[in-house]
Formats: sequence, structure tokens, C-alpha cells
Amino acid sequence: MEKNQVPDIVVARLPLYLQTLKTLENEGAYNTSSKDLGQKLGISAAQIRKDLSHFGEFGKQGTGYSIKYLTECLEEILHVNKTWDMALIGVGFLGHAIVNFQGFYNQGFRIKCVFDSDPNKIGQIVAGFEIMDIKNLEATIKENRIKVAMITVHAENAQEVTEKLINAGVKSILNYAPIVLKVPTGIQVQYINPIIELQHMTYYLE
Amino acid sequence: MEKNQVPDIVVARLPLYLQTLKTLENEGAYNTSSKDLGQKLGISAAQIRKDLSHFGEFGKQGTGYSIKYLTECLEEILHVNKTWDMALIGVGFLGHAIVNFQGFYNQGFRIKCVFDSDPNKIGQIVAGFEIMDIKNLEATIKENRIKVAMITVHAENAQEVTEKLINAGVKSILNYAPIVLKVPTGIQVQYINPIIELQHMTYYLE
DNA sequence: TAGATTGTTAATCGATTAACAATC
DNA sequence: TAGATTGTTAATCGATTAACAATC
Repeated sequence: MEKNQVPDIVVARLPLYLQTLKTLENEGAYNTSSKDLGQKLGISAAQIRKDLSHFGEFGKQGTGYSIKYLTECLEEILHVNKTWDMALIGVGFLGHAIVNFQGFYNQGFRIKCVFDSDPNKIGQIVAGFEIMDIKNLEATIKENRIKVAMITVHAENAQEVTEKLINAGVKSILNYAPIVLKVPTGIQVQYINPIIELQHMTYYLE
Repeated sequence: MEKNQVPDIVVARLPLYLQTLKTLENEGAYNTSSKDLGQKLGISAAQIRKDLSHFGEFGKQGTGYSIKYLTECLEEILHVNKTWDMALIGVGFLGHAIVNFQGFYNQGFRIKCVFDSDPNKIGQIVAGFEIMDIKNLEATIKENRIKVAMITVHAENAQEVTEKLINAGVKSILNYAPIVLKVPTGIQVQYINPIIELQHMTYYLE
């Protein structure tokens, strides 16, 4: 497979390039350069050119990159030139905030269904979604062929939920619970963990 | 300064070690090893020992590490053996969720004050905090000597808020807005951005 | 003692950068 | 044309790993 040749650390930067391109487009710009992107992102121009070179040639000498064209290319590379249906598991305060988040739209994602195990929550409507019983998780995810999920349950339940998700065919998990998930090869997991980020920063404080 | 010698990529892993140690402690364990921690975190035992060796010797041959002692050492290294007061700016759905988040407690952090610019929100009480007018941000943060802040405003306003925070003495910023902040040397910024993480993962999907 | 595991060294591996020919 | 910027190469830089003496 060609994509195995691209280091994951390079792949991880592509969404940042895409984000910056979209900001530039919103500002009304049509063209940019590796130098410009690098300054905005705080990384070197050489690194951006090197990263992009793994996937093809997207620029022109002398004039740089067309924002529109490079955006389209990156969206295709990252497979966000389509919209991925997502499941959300755990409708506490955080899950509630995510369900109400407007920012997925036009970035390749939308929430399709939300689950909780609390009988008091099941059946309630949140931002237009009826909270479903977690007992129906596997059937519903299979039925809708959902490949992407977000976990916002307590740490104690995150591994169990993960296993159900994988059973149901989910391949990519964004985990907000503060625990490292055990998953088989081929399943992607990323973590969102404010405590980790805060503790990283306080190292540098007095 | 001694700490400049430690690569940031090593520092970034320390909070993960701490998280795993706390999970183990909750499970009732007293000792662990680099092998055990590595398996739980999906990294090599050698890397964990190498990382820790930047800061001292915390283990014993044959028996590994005392969970209690290594926890204390890491908390001291990361400066979370005290509690950092934090400011939160932007009380939308996400800000609301963060204010209600119970997980900061005992990890070195607590929210001290919350701000918004919306006249309809100012003065309201959220999880026991009165939402303050962002006009009072600089005075209040100076007064309370707050060094850590979380930004949950819209991307358009994040840079402006950042500059106010830095003016007021904030040194570490956890930014939830999807934009790279421009900050002077010596100011720490970390990002929380689910779209970036999701797009990273869909690269590997069909 | 025998087995386990540390801290550290040196080797390996991989990522970043500087430089430049090509060319818009 | 002159200036700017690409894509790529080779060199540099830094991170990870394997191995092992030390020792609990």
C-alpha cells in the first residue's frame, strides 16, 4: 500500500494545513506559499513542501499554491471530500456540548446517532437527536454502517464501549475518556484530554 | 536551565505516565515496572526508562517502581503538586461543559473565574461561577495572579483574547478554538481540536 | 541464590532542514 | 528578464531501541 510509506507524523500535520487553508480562504485569499503557511503554523517552509511531496505536486514555482486546489487535494487525501456519519456515546455535559457543536459541518463529519446507558436520558431529545439506549448500539451502528465514533463516557466504561464499537464495525475512535484504549491493529484511536495538555504546560511554569 | 535539556516530546509523555499511575493506584496496585507501564501505554519499556532518566532515578532493580513514589515525583516535576487557578473565556456549550467538568480536581487545576462578552450571559451563574464581563478580564486575572487559561471562544476572537490574557500575566493557554495562536516566546499553548484528530484518522479509512 | 528490572550506553532509525536546480 | 517559489536531495539533527552491567 502506498500510504504505508507516509509517516503518521506527516499525516497528522495535513489537517492543520487544511485548517489554515480554510482560514485563508475565509479571509479572501486565493494563493499561498509554503513560506506563508509555515509562518502561520509555526513550522518551516521546507517541512511543508516535504510533507506535501509525499502525495504529489500541488504548487507552481514562483507563485506557490492555489488555495482552492490545495484544499481540494488535501480533502481528497484525508478522505474528507465526503461526509462521515458519527456515533457519540455518553451524553453528559461534554457529550451535550459536542452534539450541539456546529463545527463538524463542512469538515467531513456529522453526528448520526447518540447513545447513553442512563434510563433517565434515553428517549430525551438533545439538539434534535433522540438519545438511544446503549443496548441498541451495535445494531444501530451496523445498520448505518458507521465507521467513526466519539466516546464521552466515564473512564471506567470506555474500554467496554470501545469493544462494542469495534464489534459493530467502527474503525476510528475519538476518545475523550482519560484512559488508553486497547484496540486491535487497524483501528485508529485519537485522544482528547485537557488534563494531559495542561500538565504538559505547567512543567514550564514556576 | 536544566529543564531546557529535556526534549519537549519527553515532557509531553510525563502526564500520560502520571495518568496511568493513577489508574493503577485506583485499581489497588502498589508497584509497577517500565514493562507494565509500556504495555498499558503502547510504548516501549526502554523509552519510559529513558524518559524518566532525564529527571533522576525513581526505580529499583528487580522490583520496578513504587506507584506512590513515582506519582509524587512526576507531580513535582510537572508542578502539579500544587493547584493552579484557571480562567475560562467563552461560556458557550463547550465552556459550559468544561465549567461543569469534575476532572480537574486532584490533577493540579481548578477553575477560578469565567468570562464572556455576551451581555445576556454576564451575571448568570454556571456551576457556581458568576459569568464575568470580559472587560474585567485583565484586572481580575492580574488580581488573582492567574497563570493558566482555557479559551473556548469563536476562532475570530481567539487571538484578541489571547493577547489580553498574556497582557494580564497568563503563561499557559489551552486553546479550543480552531486557529493557531501567535504568542511570544515563553508562553505555552496547547490545542484541543476534535476536527484535526478526526481528519487524521479518516486518512486511514476507505 | 536466581530472576527480574533498573539506568545507561551505543547503535539504529527516522525526521527535519538547508541548499539548489528547475521553472513559473 | 528578474524574482519568487517549487520539489527534491543530501546532510544534519534528534529520538528510539537494543543490549547489558549493576543490583534489588
